[in-house]
Amino acid sequence: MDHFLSRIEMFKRLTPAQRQHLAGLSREKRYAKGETIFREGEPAEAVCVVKEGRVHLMKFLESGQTSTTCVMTPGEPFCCLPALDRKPYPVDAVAAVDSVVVRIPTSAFHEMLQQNPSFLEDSLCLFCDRLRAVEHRSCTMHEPVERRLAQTLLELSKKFGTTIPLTKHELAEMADTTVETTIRVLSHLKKAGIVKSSRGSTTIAKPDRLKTLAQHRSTEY
Amino acid sequence: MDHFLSRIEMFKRLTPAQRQHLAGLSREKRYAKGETIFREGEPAEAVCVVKEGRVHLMKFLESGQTSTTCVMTPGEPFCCLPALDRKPYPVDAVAAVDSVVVRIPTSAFHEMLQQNPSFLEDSLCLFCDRLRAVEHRSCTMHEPVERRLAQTLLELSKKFGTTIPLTKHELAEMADTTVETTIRVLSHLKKAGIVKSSRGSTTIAKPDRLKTLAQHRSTEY
DNA sequence: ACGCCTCTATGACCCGCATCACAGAAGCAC
DNA sequence: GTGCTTCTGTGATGCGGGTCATAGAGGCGT
Repeated sequence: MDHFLSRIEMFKRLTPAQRQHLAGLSREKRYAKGETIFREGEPAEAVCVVKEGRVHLMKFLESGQTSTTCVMTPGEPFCCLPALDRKPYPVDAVAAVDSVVVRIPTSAFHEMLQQNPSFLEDSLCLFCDRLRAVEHRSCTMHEPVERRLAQTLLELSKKFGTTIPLTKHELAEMADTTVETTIRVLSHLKKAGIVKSSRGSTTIAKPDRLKTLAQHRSTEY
Repeated sequence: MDHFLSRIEMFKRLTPAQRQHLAGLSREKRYAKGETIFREGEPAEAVCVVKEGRVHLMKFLESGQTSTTCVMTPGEPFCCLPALDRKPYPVDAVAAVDSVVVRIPTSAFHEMLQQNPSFLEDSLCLFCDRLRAVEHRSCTMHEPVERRLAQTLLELSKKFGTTIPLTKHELAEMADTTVETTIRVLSHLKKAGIVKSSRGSTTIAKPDRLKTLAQHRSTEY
């Protein structure tokens, strides 16, 4: 029985029986583009895994601006944090395109953490990585937009490869800036031959140049 | 034998024998004001606990600006993260004033996590809290300075009470802004009677007003 | 006492980027 | 096809806050 979960990195260390158990308790659900999967502050009923589509984790600030903290692609679990500390969801999750999500009850996930130490250990390392990433992100927030955008693109290219299938608006929300500025910076980079841009996607042409931009401030293009 | 560690929240769930064990392996070290305890990227030899003084965790960015992510006061352990995933320190730690730090070897701490499940559970929750806090911080980074400063002050007041013994420069590094701007905003707040300010410290006079500022944008003072 | 240094404070300037306004282009519904 | 919507693109304007310059004030060492 080759269930979807068995192909997911995070669940590799579970025994087949344990995976089977989780699979039995989990439910698939389909979400239309723009639909909210859960909201920040809601009690966390389920740990979710993207099966198809794309899910964005976002924060909505009182000031009205919204910030996308993470883009989840097929195979990636999200919001395991509440499964550890039993607190509410820390972000909103929204289907960025039509998506299918596997929902594992938090309680079942939590049991599994307690039963299987190596699963716990793996999960911990994932969380640690996430903490490090967020900490880094919070510090780069005040760097100039160009650099933030470069970092965002490089980050996304780890998931999508050189062609990143996000609109300029979505990129803007990830880099915490506006659509206009994003477009302006990208057209700059396009003129310099560093990226190519088309409707709904951006491709990185010269990763090295982009990496340079992500670190140092360069005056010349 | 009432060792220092027994009075620390994080180690409450250890057995006296286990605390004794850790205490036996740990070493106290004194750091002068401004002295670096460890640097980002160094292998994490020790989990540290502040015994006296004040330790700042900071990030030094390529752009030259430095950001203080956390202020640790006596009784608080810091940088337990590397003890979980065995990766290098994620930040610099600097003694903000003359300080005494208890250093517990990472390996001993790690052993303890594996031996004592309830200790592990507690640590995890602390760690989850931190992740939530950092995630929140990373999102508020783009709010106007006034709000960031208000949040910073409120955050610090949880540790220090109404009087916060930090210089304007230190506040600035926490709110990710400059000394000048910090002083200007604070003098604003001072005129409005919300805070009082003196050399090396700032006291919150009207916490409620400050909380309002931390959330909404107010035009009138 | 004196010099030195850190901290606080205030004004002038300026630039990055958000905001607003507008418009063409591509896709989709019907 | 026509209309509607989303996405992309560009210019004008304005403001927040960083940067620079300058200076008084309080501490500390000697």
